[in-house]
Amino acid sequence: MANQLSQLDQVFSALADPTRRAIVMRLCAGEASVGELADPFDMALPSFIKHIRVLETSGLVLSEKSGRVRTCRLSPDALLGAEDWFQRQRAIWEARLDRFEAYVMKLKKEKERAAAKRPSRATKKKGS
Amino acid sequence: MANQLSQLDQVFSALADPTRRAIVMRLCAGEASVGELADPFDMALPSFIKHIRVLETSGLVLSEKSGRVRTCRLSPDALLGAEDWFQRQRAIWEARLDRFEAYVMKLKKEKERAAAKRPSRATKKKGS
DNA sequence: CAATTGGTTAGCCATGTAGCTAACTATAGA
DNA sequence: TCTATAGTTAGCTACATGGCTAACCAATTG
Repeated sequence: MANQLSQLDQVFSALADPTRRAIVMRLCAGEASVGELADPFDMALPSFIKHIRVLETSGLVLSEKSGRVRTCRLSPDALLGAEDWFQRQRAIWEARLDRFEAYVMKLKKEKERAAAKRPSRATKKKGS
Repeated sequence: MANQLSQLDQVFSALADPTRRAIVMRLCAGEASVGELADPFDMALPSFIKHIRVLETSGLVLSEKSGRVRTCRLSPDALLGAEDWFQRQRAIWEARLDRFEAYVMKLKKEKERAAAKRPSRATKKKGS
């Protein structure tokens, strides 16, 4: 039935469009009406409204209509959720780097220890 | 000619797909061959390779072929760039919240000061 | 009430994306 | 050298996306 996209799918795909990213950036600075948001863009209103709907269904933006004007504001949770994904990946990545560094260190120490025990082979200058 | 998408566009759009996000997560833990990466997925190889190419052109993944096996690894820069975007937006958002809070504080203080000057109006219990 | 403003719905079109199969190249191993 | 393995190319289909125009509410305003 309903396409069951994860929240992250929708958030990233929403942010993949420069128009929508610009809307989000604008809304970070405070809420605004659809017309105000649309103004800087050279685009027919219906096209623009589609972008807003994408942002809404992704959970990045909330809006409510009062009278004939709809006011949009950012919903920071979705944004934080996405930022969080990056932080988790970075944590894994950095842990790996640390392990790698530790591994290199261990190799180095072992080599040094081996060199200390029989100082002949590795440290020998050159000849047979 | 070439479609001139920004790096952010490509990175976010690459990460909008759960398969590609899984690949990135896998690569955070260390490099892997195309076959190893493809293994957990129930998908024809050519389809899978397309995902890898998307990740490569977005700059998230690097790969090189040696013999008949292509080894892929993460290129953290693109990932960091995207994470950075979130942090900048959050900074703007938080600055706004701070200003808003300061504004509320100012209102509160002014109200208190006014109340101190003529303690009649605001603090009066009820009647005319 | 009539006209304007702000937004919305419906529907069209071109392009992009995700998946597939079939057929191919090139290296590694027996 | 023959065969299996790892990946790649080509080409197809179905569906999603981003843009448009035209027509349509529904509040405000004159």
